[in-house]
Amino acid sequence: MPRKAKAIPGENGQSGGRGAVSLKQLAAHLGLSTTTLSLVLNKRPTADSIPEETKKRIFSAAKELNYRPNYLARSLRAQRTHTLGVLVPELSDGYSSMVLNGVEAALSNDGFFYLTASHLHRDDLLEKLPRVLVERQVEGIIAVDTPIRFEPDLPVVNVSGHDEIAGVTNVVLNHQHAAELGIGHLYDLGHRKIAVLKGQDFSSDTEVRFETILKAADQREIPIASKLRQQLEGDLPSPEVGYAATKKLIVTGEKFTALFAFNDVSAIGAIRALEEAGMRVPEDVSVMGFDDIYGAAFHNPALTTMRQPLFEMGRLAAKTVLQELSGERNENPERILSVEPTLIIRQSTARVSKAV
Amino acid sequence: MPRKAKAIPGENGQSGGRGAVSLKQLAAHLGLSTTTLSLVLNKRPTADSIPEETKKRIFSAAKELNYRPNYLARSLRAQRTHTLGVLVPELSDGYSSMVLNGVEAALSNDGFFYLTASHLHRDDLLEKLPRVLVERQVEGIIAVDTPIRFEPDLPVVNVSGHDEIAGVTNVVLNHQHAAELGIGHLYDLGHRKIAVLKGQDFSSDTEVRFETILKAADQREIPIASKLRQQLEGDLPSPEVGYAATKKLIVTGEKFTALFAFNDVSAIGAIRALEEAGMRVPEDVSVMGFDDIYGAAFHNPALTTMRQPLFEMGRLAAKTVLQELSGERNENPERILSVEPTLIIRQSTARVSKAV
DNA sequence: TCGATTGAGTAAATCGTTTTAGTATAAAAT
DNA sequence: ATTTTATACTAAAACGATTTACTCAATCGA
Repeated sequence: MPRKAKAIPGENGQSGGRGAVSLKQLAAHLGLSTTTLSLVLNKRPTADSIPEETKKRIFSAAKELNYRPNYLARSLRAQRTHTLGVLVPELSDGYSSMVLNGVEAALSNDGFFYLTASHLHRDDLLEKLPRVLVERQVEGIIAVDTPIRFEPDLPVVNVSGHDEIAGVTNVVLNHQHAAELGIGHLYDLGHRKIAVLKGQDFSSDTEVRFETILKAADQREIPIASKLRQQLEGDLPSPEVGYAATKKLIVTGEKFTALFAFNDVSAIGAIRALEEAGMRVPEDVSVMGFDDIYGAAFHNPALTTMRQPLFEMGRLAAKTVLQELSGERNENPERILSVEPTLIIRQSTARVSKAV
Repeated sequence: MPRKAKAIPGENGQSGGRGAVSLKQLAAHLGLSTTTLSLVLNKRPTADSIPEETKKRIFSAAKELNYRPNYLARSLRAQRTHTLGVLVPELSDGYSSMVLNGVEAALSNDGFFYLTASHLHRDDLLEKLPRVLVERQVEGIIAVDTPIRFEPDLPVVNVSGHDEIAGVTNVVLNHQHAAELGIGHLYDLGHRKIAVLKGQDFSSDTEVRFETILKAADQREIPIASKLRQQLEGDLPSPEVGYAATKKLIVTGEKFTALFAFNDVSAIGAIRALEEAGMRVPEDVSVMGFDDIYGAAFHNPALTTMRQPLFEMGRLAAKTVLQELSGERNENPERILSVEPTLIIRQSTARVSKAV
């Protein structure tokens, strides 16, 4: 369905859109074969024997008629699409989008693009989307916080993935270190009764994060009482679920001076719940987030948090896929790529007060 | 570069990846022609005369050998890619990602996907990315807060765009209404000295938003003093720029009881600056945001803001492109699609206090 | 002077579909 | 007994590039 019916196709000086000029037309225009044009335009070594004069004619005609190679045709022939698929739970929670920035940064150098698909943690989509992406001939898949349910036939890197699936590389945070840093920070501030918000089951980091935190607390001999463990509920991450979980925590009556949230989003909800219950943050209760999402620094109080290098994780994921594709699949394909957390101390944690 | 060298291509029971079985192979396997298979598999009316029995053989063989049509080949032939290009400034500022959610919601029904490209408001990218997307044979482009520098040959919808370019549809907020609601709200709370943060020049909403706010204030006879107009500076939106602009505003010494920020992100920075200067929000100064980004409700204080229906705008943009593509390009192609703002009253605005 | 080499190209196959324009056989209509 | 119609398919072109395997003419070497 051509949009602007051009009277004279091929006389289109505008853009490479629908009425674009094909290599064939360009060749006819020049009285040469498509072979020659292709060789010259792609600067193949085979084109060495073509005289400069002819080359110039070709290049200037290409420019003049605004020739743009058709990526579909090229991809079909080359069996390469220079396109990845990206699976995310959702885009606007501040987590995935940071990862995507990193992905894009790594891809753009190599002329790759990506198709985004959100699965919203819905089973049907988790099953269908990878299939559809593969049908679309993506060369690899980057998943973000997404359970992998298939044995892939193409490079797959899962950011924050923990399932060990053959052929899948996981980019993960060094959770043990994160837990030690986080618990250590709270411990150093004098906190001995720490509550923990555990993530929803669908988040792939949930188990590791929870377990490593419990362990780090045990090692400091300040075990987390079971009444101070609360799991987030609800279908998607949001401040509301942190708010609700913290409310529950409060009504148990069990005292705590610090709260280690599953992530920044739930920490923000937790702060609201605490303040509504008359507990000031950080004077009465310290709150520790996780992720360091966009805006955490400007929350009120500014969030102390465990930064995940999300941009870097996205970039690493993309670089890994690209590397696998380029055949440099190093003999020792590391299936787990670990990145380091950084403790970012801001205003939501403070020395424990005697008053409580 | 096949990833897992399959000994017997075509005997691949796994996935539709690299070693995928082609229609030709499937046809050979069945002793039929590709024509017949294509007709049957796509349920073309022409296939009516094929006996059920044969059809069943075809379908079950397709399932068994895990046949997946190659989207490239199909697209090349049909001259339809079912793919759009999406141009955004950046993904993680909480604005674009909400729009993208809406885009995706509208596209997924129709089997469309999209390629995302971030231009970071950089001139070179603003020039190059649309070209590359067109080369990739996208059928249309959705731009978000992006200046359009080209006369497109394909459907283009710009969300929050204000340039009138032939062939470009703009999805815009009813800014006049927004300004009246916002100023009206502050006025009703008794505010007479209102400061305004104007957006950066690269944001397409900057001028309209500023002008409509000034006008709405004039109409209420509380004109915005020029010392109370401050423009955001910096290459990207961020709380920092709101913070810096508000600092500047404060040092002028000019008193104000309310501040109408350019957007939520800058409002959040403004709040930080005000509180650092010893002014409480909303007790001493009311702050009004714009957009209602993810998390605005859970900011401290919860942000009063002018909600833009970002998801809806994304959906509308996508639906419009799809409609243009389906040829239902209604005789009267509205080039401006307006959506309504909603005033969301939370905690960052309050009745003006006599004390100040 | 004859075969080999170089220069300047080109024809045709290929990638994996879809579609147009058939064909061959059997059954029905005249 | 022939034409028509329906059934059950198929050959080949097309989409727009890339690439392999050539061709033809001129020049070179011995």
